[in-house]
Amino acid sequence: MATENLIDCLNPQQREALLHTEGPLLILAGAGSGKTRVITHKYAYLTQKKKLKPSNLFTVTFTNKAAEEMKHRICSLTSSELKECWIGTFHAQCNRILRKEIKVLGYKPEFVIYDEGDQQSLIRHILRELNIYEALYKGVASRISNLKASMITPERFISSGDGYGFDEKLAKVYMRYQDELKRCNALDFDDLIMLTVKVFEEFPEILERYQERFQYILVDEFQDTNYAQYMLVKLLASGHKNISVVGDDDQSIYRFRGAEVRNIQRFEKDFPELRIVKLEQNYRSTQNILDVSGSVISANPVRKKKSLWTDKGKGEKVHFYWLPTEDDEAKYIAKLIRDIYLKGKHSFGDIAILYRINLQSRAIEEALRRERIPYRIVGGISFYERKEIKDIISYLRLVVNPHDNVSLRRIINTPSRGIGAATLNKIEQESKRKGISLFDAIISICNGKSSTQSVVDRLKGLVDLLREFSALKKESTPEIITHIIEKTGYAEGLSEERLQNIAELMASSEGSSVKDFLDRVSLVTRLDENLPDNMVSLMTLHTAKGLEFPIVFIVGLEEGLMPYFKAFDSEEELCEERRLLYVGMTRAKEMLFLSGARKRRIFSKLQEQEPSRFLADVPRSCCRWIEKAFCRHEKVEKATGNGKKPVSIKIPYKTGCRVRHPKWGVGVVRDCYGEGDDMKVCVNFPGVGIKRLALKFANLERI
DNA sequence: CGAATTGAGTTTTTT
DNA sequence: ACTCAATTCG
Repeated sequence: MATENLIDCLNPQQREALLHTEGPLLILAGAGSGKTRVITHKYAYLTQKKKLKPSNLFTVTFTNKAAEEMKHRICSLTSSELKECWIGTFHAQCNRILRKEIKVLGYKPEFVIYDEGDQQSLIRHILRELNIYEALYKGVASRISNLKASMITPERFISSGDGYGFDEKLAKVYMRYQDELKRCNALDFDDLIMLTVKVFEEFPEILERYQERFQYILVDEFQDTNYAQYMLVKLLASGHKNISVVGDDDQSIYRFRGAEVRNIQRFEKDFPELRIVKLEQNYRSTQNILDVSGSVISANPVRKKKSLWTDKGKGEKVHFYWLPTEDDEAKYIAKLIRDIYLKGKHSFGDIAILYRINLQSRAIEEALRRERIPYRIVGGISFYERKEIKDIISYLRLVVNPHDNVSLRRIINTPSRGIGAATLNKIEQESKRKGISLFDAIISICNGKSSTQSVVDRLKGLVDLLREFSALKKESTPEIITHIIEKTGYAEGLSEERLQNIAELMASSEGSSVKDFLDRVSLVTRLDENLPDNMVSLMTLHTAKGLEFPIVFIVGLEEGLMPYFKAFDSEEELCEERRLLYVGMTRAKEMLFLSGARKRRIFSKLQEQEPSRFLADVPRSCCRWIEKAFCRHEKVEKATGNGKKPVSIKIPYKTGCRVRHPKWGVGVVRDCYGEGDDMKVCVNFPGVGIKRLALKFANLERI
């Protein structure tokens, strides 16, 4: 695209954001205000007009998917290939840097990346060793993760002990953990960021090189950066100060994993010459949706004021349904979706159902299935978290690095090869005594005299196996996997589904070396799923970030779920829950349906629920407020703020009931939808076919 | 050492 | 309600 066009198709604020190319810039981009457009156009502008090479631009996004999409859009804007570009998540970018630079910290450049599961199992192991209550491992893991996200190294943490002993213990675990990672030549997710910053801080000459290379820094979703990530971009930008960050404090929903909205204030303070541009025109939603979401979010006390507007007009009212039980809620949604579909203006792919926690999807799935509505869960359990996948990956890691203790522990007896707890214990002891890796400890035991022949044989078998795999390093990855599975007998007794997963893993490993494959696998935690085609999308509110749908349902708007009860005693977290709802609401382009249930099963208990407190802030004038009473056949619409008269909605013809039509005779009702005078019935008349009739004129007779 | 039974904890969100 | 893990039994 020619440069003029890059600029012309932007509104004045977007244009300002694009043209400000010297010095720091903060773009406060409200939901749906076209921020991706600004970033991609700016990228194109910088490369075309300012003659920067893609390798001079450092761009970070929140997810891999966002990175891919951004690359794609830039390519089509500039109609050229993007080679040597630096567009990716913080983790992917840091990985790339560390592969080149980590030697200075004493790691080898072939380090592996441990995911959360690996991290937890290592911490668990350390707790057991240090005789600390093992069940704490999750909490400890998340504390350590937070420390790393705040750039607090073990050494620094020790010096700030609370004097009660607990922190001292934590510090001990932290130290051990970090030590053990290094021995295994492994980094966890947080290390990727923390260690990159460490390299930059301790080796200014390296930092300088990168500062020179990256002449412009672009950061997306800035409100969700943690302190370490902030430090990273700050360091990179501190020379030329050419940095644009895009964010929306109202959409900050990752505090629980260390994101700090404060980074926006930090940014203002650290770069005093900062220019701020607000993008307030919304290109996504109707005015009603903006009014409702806007009034919900404005109840948050601390936020940058924004007033989003649109020229799309009022649109449909936002609906709220209050139903007796979660099953009723699910059924009602399924029914509504059917109605919408039958009206013919929308396909299933236009619809998303959002919820707070994964477990809520169950009831909805059931109802959708019953109504034969195709759906797909987006972002459920990660592909790479499945047991069989993690096992294979552990084998692959050992191919690259046999001293990877976490991976070795994982597969030492999988599939079972007669190495049980007793033997493992012995190996651990040996490794500790000699200060060597588990792998070397096994070899040492084999050479020693202290064990029975049968134990030694089994251990030798494992060592030979691993050595054999290691020798295959140069083969193609699928071949190596095949070999592993054959030689270990891993596939024996595995369910069809699991085998299928392994086959999928092999297919996706086609064409990359083991190292590259492991890299990709650990950073792209889920196969970049495209949104399902012509299916209703089900996902959590978090997952919905960055997406948009013509029609959005948000379910379970009840106290305890939304806001989630764990947030009850923290003002900050309640604000975050509110933002989460806001993010969900602003995904909707045309229609937004909210709902809740009076009774819900949670952890096998039937609970009385109250409507979410957030609903109190919804202006009734934008809404249709419907409470379905206990009696099944009676729905009462409460008076709305602007004095609408209560309307009772009846469904006179249930699906499956028989009716007589003056012309077509007897038929079976397939569906019944719409309300008031617009009520439509869908009837199948044998020998005539399916007819859609306006109830008002059809003269149907119930029989 | 492995299988089976019991028991506990679990369910917020993710790179 | 359900899954995962530890413990116990064979």
